[in-house]
Amino acid sequence: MANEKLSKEAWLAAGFQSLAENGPASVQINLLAKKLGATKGSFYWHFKDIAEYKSDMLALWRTKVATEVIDDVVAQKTPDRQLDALFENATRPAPEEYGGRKIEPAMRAWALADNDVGEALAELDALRLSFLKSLLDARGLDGTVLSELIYGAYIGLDDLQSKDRANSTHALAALRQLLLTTG
Amino acid sequence: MANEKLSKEAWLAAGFQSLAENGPASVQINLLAKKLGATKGSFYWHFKDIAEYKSDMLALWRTKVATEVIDDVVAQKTPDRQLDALFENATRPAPEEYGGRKIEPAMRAWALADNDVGEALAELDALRLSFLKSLLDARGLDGTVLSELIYGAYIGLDDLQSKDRANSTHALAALRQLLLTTG
DNA sequence: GAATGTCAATACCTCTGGGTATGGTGGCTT
DNA sequence: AAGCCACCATACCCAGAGGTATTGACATTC
Repeated sequence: MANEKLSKEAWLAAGFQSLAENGPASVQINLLAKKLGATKGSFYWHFKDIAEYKSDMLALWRTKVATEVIDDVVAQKTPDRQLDALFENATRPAPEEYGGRKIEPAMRAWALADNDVGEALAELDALRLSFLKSLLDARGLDGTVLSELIYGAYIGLDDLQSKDRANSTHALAALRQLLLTTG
Repeated sequence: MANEKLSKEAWLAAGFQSLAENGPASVQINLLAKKLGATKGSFYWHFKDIAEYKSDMLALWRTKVATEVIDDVVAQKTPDRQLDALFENATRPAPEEYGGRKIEPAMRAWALADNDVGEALAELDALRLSFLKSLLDARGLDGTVLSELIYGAYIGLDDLQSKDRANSTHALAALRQLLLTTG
């Protein structure tokens, strides 16, 4: 494991995994270094300090997770197919190098301690909520309250699933079924 | 504020508030002391070390939040009234001295870094899920998948509401309405 | 009112995690 | 092959958080 040179991305991936597994407090330079079989020397070559590192993590997560999914959904033609793609994205396994499905609960945990993360999440939540609402409205449903309910379920199930305490696939599939037959 | 003597409970309450506001990493002796207008001398009088303090926090939360609500619901006679009481409890404001509604998202954040908290939460989730499932089953609904969906929504809405990003009262009320008219 | 017990302030120690300075190694260029 | 540069290891320093020991203020008891 690893006489190779470490890239910036490798350091960030290690951070996401640690964040997802053991929470924001576990994102420490020495721990990550040990995990990667390196020392702080490498870290401080790639990053100015830990603030920049965390800022890079947040930025990467924003583009990778946040926008990518939305773009994927918007690419669909009709609102029905968009709603479909949304549920498909919500149940599809997430890239393991970025912490998998555990990463979003961990980001919400991180947001408690870091204001920048909190703002990023607030932005993302608002974006997703309004988008979901518009899709539901297009189906003639009461999007205002229903979007909060569904998005809440998405967040909560993500948390439960990350601890193997529920199967979000089944639950969300049932919800999707309900919506498609009701609208 | 406060030439009074500090009780064990006052220290714990300060911990819950800090936990709810700024996450588990903010639960530090010096910070809490400053918050209470005291010093570490008081802390180490009431608690052996910080491990015991956190253990006390967890124990208090378990009895206070976890069991109390369930007991309140079980006290109701029929499954219908129990389901009703459940939703009522889920939307009722929580005691502010224990962090209010923000405390549960914070506990889930804490669980990422602390195994004991994780186990306590796993236990609680299992209890709530099976209980909710039994109530739904009693109404002739598919409790297995529906309980996960509803409980997921409860968790997620709690998180959103703690950041003033959604109104869980409305959303859960709508869900309750749906269930009572459907079953 | 002297002794005792409760509760808390202060000073100090230790360990850990962030940060810096410097030196070393391998590859690439010329 | 000499030099340069990208990358990283090592050895330090420093601030902050946990923990201990000692002393002090106040109330209660005898």
